[in-house]
Amino acid sequence: MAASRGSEKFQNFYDILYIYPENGCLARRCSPCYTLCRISRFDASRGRGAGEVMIDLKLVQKQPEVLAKALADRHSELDVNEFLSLDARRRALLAEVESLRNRRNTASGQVATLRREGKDAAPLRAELGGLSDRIKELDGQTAQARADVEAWLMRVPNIPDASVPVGRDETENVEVARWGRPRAFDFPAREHGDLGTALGGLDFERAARLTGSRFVVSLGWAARLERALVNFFLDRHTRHEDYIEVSPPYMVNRATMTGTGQLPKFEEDLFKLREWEYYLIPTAEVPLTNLHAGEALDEADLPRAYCAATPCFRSEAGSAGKDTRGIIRMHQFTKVEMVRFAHPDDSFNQLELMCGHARQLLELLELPYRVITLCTGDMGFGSAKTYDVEVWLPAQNTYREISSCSNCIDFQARRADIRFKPKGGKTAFVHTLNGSGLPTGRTIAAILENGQQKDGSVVLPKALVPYMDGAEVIEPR
RNA sequence: GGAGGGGUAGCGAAGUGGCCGUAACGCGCUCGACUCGAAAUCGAGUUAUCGGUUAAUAGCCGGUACGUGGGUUCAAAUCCCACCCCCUCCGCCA
Repeated sequence: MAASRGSEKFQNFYDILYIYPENGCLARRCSPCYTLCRISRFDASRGRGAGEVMIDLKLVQKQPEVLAKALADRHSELDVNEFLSLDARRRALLAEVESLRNRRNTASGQVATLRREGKDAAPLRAELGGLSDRIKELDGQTAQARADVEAWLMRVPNIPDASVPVGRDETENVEVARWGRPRAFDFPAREHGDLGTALGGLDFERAARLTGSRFVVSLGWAARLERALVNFFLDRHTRHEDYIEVSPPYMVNRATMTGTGQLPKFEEDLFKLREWEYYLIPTAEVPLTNLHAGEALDEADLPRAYCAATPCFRSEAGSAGKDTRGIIRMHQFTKVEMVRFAHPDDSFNQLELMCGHARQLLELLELPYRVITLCTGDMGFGSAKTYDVEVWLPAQNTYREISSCSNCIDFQARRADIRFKPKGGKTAFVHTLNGSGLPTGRTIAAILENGQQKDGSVVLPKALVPYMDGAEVIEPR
C-alpha cells in the first residue's frame, strides 16, 4: 500500500524494508522504526520503565544507511554509528550476564535435587557463593547500557510515510486542497487583535498585568464566543461523528508526556510544576492518546475516537518576537482535540477522515482554508504524515495554521504501549492519530478578520448564531 | 493524614522458599467435531519479551518478567524494607 503511494525518492528506501509481509501493512511494519524503536514498555500509571529494551539491531547492522537516510530527511543530529556502538556494548554485557545466570539456575536446580535426595549440597553452594554478586554487578552495567541505548532511541523521530514529500523546511510543503474564496474588501482589513480590543472583547493589557505577555483576557462576547465554539465543535464531533467526549487531567506525569513524544526531547516547550514531576499539557492529544497506555484493545473497538476541549499550555520557547500581535501564539489557549486509535491497515484512511472533520468545521463557519502536506523537514517529531489546515487571515493576507492532523502510526503506540489483539493473531501496536478540531483562539481570530465590516462590527457565521443566543453581529460599543 | 484489604496472562482468579511463569481453574479467542446452518455441547490449542543461532518476526538454545525498586538466600510470586496505584472505613477539605 505504501509502495503505491510512495514517491520515487522513497521507493528504494521502503523496498529494503519489505521484509515482514504477514500483516498486510507492509511499509509501516517494515519501517526501520519498527525494528529499531522497540523501546521498553513502561507503565504509565507508575511513571517509570518496567520492561526490557527491545531492539533488533540486525537490520541496522546490515543496512545502517536506512536509518541514516531517514534521520537525514528529518535533519536530525543523531548519528547511527553512536547507536551501533552503544547497542554492541549492551549486547556484549547481556551475553555475559545471561551465561552466568544460566549457570546459577542449573546449579540451583542441582542443589534442590541433592537436598531432596538427602545428599550434601554444601560444596556446590559454596561454589555459587560469589556468583550472585558478580551477576548483580553486571546487571548494573547492563542496565546502564540499556538506558544509554534507550535514551538514544527516544530521540529518534518517526519515519516519514512514503507519500510525504522530502523537503528542508516549510517552503517545501505541498498544497493539496483549497476551499472557499477570500473575501474582497473595499476597506483596509483590520487585524483581529485590534478588532477584538476595539469591540471590548479582548484585553491584552490586563492579561499582561495578571500574568505576563502571550496571555489574553476574553470579556463579554469574546468569552461567550469561546464557549460557543467549544460547544459547537464538541457537538459536531459527538453528534455527527463518532468521537467520545472526554474531560481529562490538564497536568500529566512524565511517563505520559514521554508516551506521546513530548519528552524527553522537548522539555523546554513545556510548563512543569516545581514541586511535582507533573507537566501542564500542551494539547489534549497527550492525555487522550495516553488514555489507553499499557492496554490491549479489542480489534473490534477500532477505530476508536475521542475528543476533548482543554486549555493548552506552551512555553513557546524559541519563538520570541514571533506573532506578538493578536492571539495567534499564546502561552495558554483553549482547543478541542480529536484523537483516533486505528488499525494499522486503516490508519491512513482515518487520517483523511479526521482531517475532513477539521475541514468541515471551517466550512460550517464559512472560513476559507487550504490544506497542505508537511514535508519531511517540517513535520512534528512523532508524525509519519501531517496535514496542516490553514485558515485565511485577511489582515495578514495569508493562510495560517488552524489545525494539524497527524498519523503517528505506531510511534506513540510503541512508546505508550498501546496494542490491540487481532483475531487469531499476535498482539500488535495500534496506530494513533491526532488533530485539532479546532482551537478557539485562532478560530476567533479568523471569524473576526473574515467577518469584519467597515464600521468595525463583525458578522458571525450562521452556524454559531444558535450558540450565541441568536446574536448575528458583534457591534461596537 | 490514619487503619485494613488488594495489584499474577486479553479478563477474572488459584498459588506462602526449589517439583509454580510453556502459571491450576473459569471466561475470551483460534481450530476441529456435532449441525442444513447457528446456539448449546464436546475435543484440541492459546503469555510476552530479550539475547544467540538463522533468510526468517519459522524452529531450536538460553535469559527475563507475578505493581515498582532494593534486601535476605545456592534458590523468591512466596520472607524482609521502601515506594506507587486501586478498593473499604475514619479524619480533613473545594
